Amino acid sequence: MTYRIGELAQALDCSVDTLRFYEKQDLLKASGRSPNGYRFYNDNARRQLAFILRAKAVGFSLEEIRELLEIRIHPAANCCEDVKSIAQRKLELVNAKLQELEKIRRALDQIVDACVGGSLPATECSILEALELEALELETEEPEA
Amino acid sequence: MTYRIGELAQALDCSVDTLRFYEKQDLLKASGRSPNGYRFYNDNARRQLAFILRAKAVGFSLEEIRELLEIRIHPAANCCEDVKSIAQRKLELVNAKLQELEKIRRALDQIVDACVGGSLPATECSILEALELEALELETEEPEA
DNA sequence: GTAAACCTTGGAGTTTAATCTAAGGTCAAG
DNA sequence: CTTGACCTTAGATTAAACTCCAAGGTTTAC
Repeated sequence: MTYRIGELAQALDCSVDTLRFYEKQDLLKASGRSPNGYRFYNDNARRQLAFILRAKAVGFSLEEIRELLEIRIHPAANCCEDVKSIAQRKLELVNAKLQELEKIRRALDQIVDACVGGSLPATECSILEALELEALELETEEPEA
Repeated sequence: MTYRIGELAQALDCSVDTLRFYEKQDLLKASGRSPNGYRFYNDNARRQLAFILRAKAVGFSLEEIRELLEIRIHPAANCCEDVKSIAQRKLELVNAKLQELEKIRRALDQIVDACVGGSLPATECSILEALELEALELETEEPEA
């Protein structure tokens, strides 16, 4: 498949301005230009854009996304410590984010739960209280209860 | 415990300007003022700030964080559909973020893995290729192999 | 052949989330 | 009694990430 800029923008729900902006930022090159000068994009570019948008949604800056995209393993090197340690640092960052999100998810779960007469106490409850309850339960509950 | 603005800022690794800014944005009120006019914060405020900073780290805007903090279950209402549906929408958003992060985590895992002679093919490999491999494996692999 | 819906560039403007500056008050230490 | 490290306010400035604008070229549809 190939896309013109407007088609790709529509397909992944962003603006054409954003695509031109990402090009300037060296995040996403167009796959080429038509004879008339229009940019076109193929499915590889589409996948790269999808990745950029997702990474952005989970709190990576464009700068960090650029770094993620630059991680490359060369078959010969197999593989330079540089790449490995960058990937490891990013992995730790991702794991930290996963833990934060898990906490928020559990707190929201509790709140939604309480809305059908669940386990929350009869005092006013906010996400902060749900987070604290959550923490208490994780402390007192045996792992693998 | 109570903290002056500089102490709280240092404790949670942000700037005092950020705390004053969050106050203007109605995200974090000081717990009170000393006779001399200085703000002070208690542990509740500290927990709220911790939540704000974490939510920010996983890609929530300050506006979204304000909405999360506004979710409140009243014991009487038990509980208004409004609150429930807001919490549910946020929960879906969090779940979507969790899935994106999981994908990125697995891709990074593969890359780190490949750096000690793991399973990636002998062609150049980037995070995008790792994501694709990942997708293929999830397709062909039986769940609970 | 001209209107509508695309695309091009360069550059200006906006929003979000801080961050900094200026001018000044507070307080403990020497 | 002043130096240094805090704190106050209001308002200006910055950086990141878009978003919009002007002036113009291209394609398809009537």
